[in-house]
Amino acid sequence: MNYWLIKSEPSEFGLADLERQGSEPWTGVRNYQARNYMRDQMRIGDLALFYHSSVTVPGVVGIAQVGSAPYPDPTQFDPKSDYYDAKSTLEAPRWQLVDMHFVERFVCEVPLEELKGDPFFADMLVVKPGMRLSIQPVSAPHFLEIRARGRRL
DNA sequence: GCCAACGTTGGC
DNA sequence: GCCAACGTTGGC
Repeated sequence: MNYWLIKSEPSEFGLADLERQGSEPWTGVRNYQARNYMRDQMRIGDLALFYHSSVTVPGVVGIAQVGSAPYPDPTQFDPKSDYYDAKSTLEAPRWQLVDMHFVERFVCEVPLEELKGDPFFADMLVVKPGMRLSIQPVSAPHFLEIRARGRRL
């Protein structure tokens, strides 16, 4: 079992949207490293911290789960999509994604600020300045601690 | 809306 | 294959 952190902007697609949909193809990732994580390392059942960015209080708001094997991101072939990639072909698609399933919404969101202020999370990627990667691997201890904090009342 | 950090592009 | 220019991300 691998653990992950996936970022989203709630104005685009937030945890509430995933909860409503139940499952969602994780479209629009256009960074090779993030793609490689989805394509090469994610497994069905892997759990991911669901992170909200570009909001007043950025942080982890819940949990999602990898729900499919990797497959080509359909938005790369759609000229009307923001994520259209003219250089990608059906024969050799550039961008792969997985489906994400809703698992839980935290009763208590875990803000980025809290992680930054805690030495336990010092080597977590998301606290590093300038870290923009939208899909990041997370260690089991970090995942479990954040989930425990998210569930506290 | 500023801006630092970072990834990508394309000319050479 | 170098690297400057450019675009994007995302916290602040």
